[in-house]
Amino acid sequence: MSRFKQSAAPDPGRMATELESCVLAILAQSEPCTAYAVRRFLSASLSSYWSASAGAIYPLLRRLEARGWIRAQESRWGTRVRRAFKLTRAGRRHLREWLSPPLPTWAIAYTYDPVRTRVFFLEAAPPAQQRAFLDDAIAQTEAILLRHRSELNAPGVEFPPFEAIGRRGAIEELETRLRWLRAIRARLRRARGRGAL
Amino acid sequence: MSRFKQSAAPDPGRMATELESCVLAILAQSEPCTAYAVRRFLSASLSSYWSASAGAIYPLLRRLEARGWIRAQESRWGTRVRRAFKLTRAGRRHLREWLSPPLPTWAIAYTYDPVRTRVFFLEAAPPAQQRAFLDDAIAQTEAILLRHRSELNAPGVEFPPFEAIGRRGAIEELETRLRWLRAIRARLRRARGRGAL
DNA sequence: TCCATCATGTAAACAGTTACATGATTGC
DNA sequence: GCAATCATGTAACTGTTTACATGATGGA
Repeated sequence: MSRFKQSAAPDPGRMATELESCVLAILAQSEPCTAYAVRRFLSASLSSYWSASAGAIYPLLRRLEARGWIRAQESRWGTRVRRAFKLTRAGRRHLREWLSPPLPTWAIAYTYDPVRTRVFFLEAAPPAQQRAFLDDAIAQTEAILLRHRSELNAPGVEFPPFEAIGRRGAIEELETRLRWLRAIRARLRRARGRGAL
Repeated sequence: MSRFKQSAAPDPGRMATELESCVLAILAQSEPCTAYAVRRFLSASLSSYWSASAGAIYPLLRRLEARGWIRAQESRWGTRVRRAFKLTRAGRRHLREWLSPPLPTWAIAYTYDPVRTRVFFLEAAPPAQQRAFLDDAIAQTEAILLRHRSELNAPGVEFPPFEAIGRRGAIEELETRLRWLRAIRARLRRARGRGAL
């Protein structure tokens, strides 16, 4: 998929995509900032939602530049040009707007989870496979939770307050999913033998 | 965004996208099933992740047909042809594979929430706007929770077991987000006056 | 008669994706 | 000298998106 959320924007002078606003916010947090640094930030983030591929980021930065939201300061680096970006006043204005209530409705309703989607349709699998699926989902969720917790509590690393809060939120979401998956497994076990779920 | 998750598939004879597998599962649940019915199912779902636009669904069904995963039975409807789809044996096989462990890693790590993303960068907004943002996010999340709860508990409607479980999961996720947002607001209130967060 | 809904589809635009190419710097 | 990483980018592809067109059916 090209799997981006277009913020429902038809016309020229259109809204920004989520990734565009997000990159703008990353830039604001540590300007001046190169495309490569943005990519590293994104791929170190907790979700696999964006791949942070070069093919996404470089054209995106050009778009932001064309809209006058960022400006590059260029410097030589061997034979190549190194471009570090800063927000313009217009960029800062957009960033504040992005963080302004009211949130668009789609952003609130936007809960998607490939694991939950599969559970939704798990009836289509035979019982043994249902159990195997849950065992795997639980094990993998536990593993990723461990990773995120140790990242958050790593000694010597201090995250900015809101970033730490965001990371806690992601962890709590995974904890909720884990409880939910365990409850399903328990229910499946009880149902075993005495027929259907 | 064209905001689809390509299941990291380059070659011909490639993997299915999430939406393709999802549509296959919908078909399996209520075959024979028209494109329009698939669209209604998708747009009645709990997330705004897929818009279920005609431009997405009709070509997708043609792709599934070309791969031999579904087959249409045609019937006349005025001057038009009505096409209702059924899974083939190959389609059923793919569906079982989709529901087979191990889950791909990206599917586990795939937690994305536009609200959380914005909180992540909320430092960029002045304190008053931070509070306004949280008030709005809380109110809107409460509203959508109410809607989902009443849908799940609507008298006379009985969901298939796994669909009911999936809906419970989505609700629990939103409840977790709500608790998290309230905690942030409380923390912001305490921090007020005595400086930074 | 008109309108909402059911229903089938197409066209153009677009932001992602993978894959590839290339050069600089640092440390072994 | 070599490999890993830092760094900048392009090219082709693709599954979405919005917007539009059109026809059938049923009820007010």
